[in-house]
Amino acid sequence: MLSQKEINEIRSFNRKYTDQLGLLNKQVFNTGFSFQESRVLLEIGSHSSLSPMEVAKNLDMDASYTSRIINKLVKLKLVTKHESKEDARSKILLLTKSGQELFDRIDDDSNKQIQHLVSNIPAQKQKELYKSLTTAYDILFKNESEN
Amino acid sequence: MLSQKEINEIRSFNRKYTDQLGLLNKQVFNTGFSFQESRVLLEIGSHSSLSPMEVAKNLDMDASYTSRIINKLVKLKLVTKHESKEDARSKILLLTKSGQELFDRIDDDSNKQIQHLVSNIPAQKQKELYKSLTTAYDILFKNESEN
DNA sequence: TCCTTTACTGGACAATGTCCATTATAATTA
DNA sequence: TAATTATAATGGACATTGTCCAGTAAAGGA
Repeated sequence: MLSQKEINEIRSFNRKYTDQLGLLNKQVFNTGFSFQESRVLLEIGSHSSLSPMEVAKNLDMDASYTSRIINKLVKLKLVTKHESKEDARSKILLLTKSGQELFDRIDDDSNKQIQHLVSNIPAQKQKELYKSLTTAYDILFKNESEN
Repeated sequence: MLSQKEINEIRSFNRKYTDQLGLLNKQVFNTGFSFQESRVLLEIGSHSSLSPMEVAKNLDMDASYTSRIINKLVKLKLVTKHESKEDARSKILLLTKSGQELFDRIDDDSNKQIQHLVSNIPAQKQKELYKSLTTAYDILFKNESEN
């Protein structure tokens, strides 16, 4: 059980860290796409064959909303829909060439943002930051049954 | 300079951690207030005498939007506006008694959410998580000039 | 005083997200 | 097999959230 003081410090971290990441996310708008549009594109690009429902579930988004975003991406020729052979109700989503290019650009920008975030920190502290965050990741999300 | 692999791991952490916190934030709706309304209330309650502009700046919100939220809180008798003696354009915002009660409730819920988040983790790992996050906090946000 | 800036606010609107109903197909059960 | 139930995708209608601009009042200079 964590003490109240410890909880408060974690909450402080949460506030400042999410604020910081929020600022970075706003810059996704460089591309002219909204945050959710980018998320959907990245999600589709990160998997070999997703259906709209899977995208919605993975991103915890409303199915209807997701459908609209996907259709917008299709209209913009960033994504194509293909028939699924297993389930005629379902579609398989793939990036087009320009979708893939946009994916690469956003992915690259995201990497640069993180590099920029830590750019003022000396190398040794950067490593320490990296270790802290991956430690936190492991404790929170990895083999949860093994705790 | 962090390697690509390290950057990717940090981005993984960011995604999962913000998703997790996002889920927790949705539960603020228990109170019947939106996330931004809660943020404004918490911001006002955490400082002794803030003006609407200061709230907007601190939360990085549009002034007009902030104004509307504050006025809603005033209508609900959670916040009162007082004249500033230094600047007649500006208002000083204070919580009412019931505003303070709501503040306490949200604050308490936020604490419980963090406790719940770590509840399945054994005590020693919880400490380690705490240390990781505060280390990250210090590196990222503390005495930035000293790095 | 005159000009510029700032704090707050309302109107109008844009973007984002939610809910419900419909259609088509699958899966399950009688 | 036939009937029933569940699921995938989507559109319509709507609610919520957030942005932009303009106006008023007060400060703060030059």
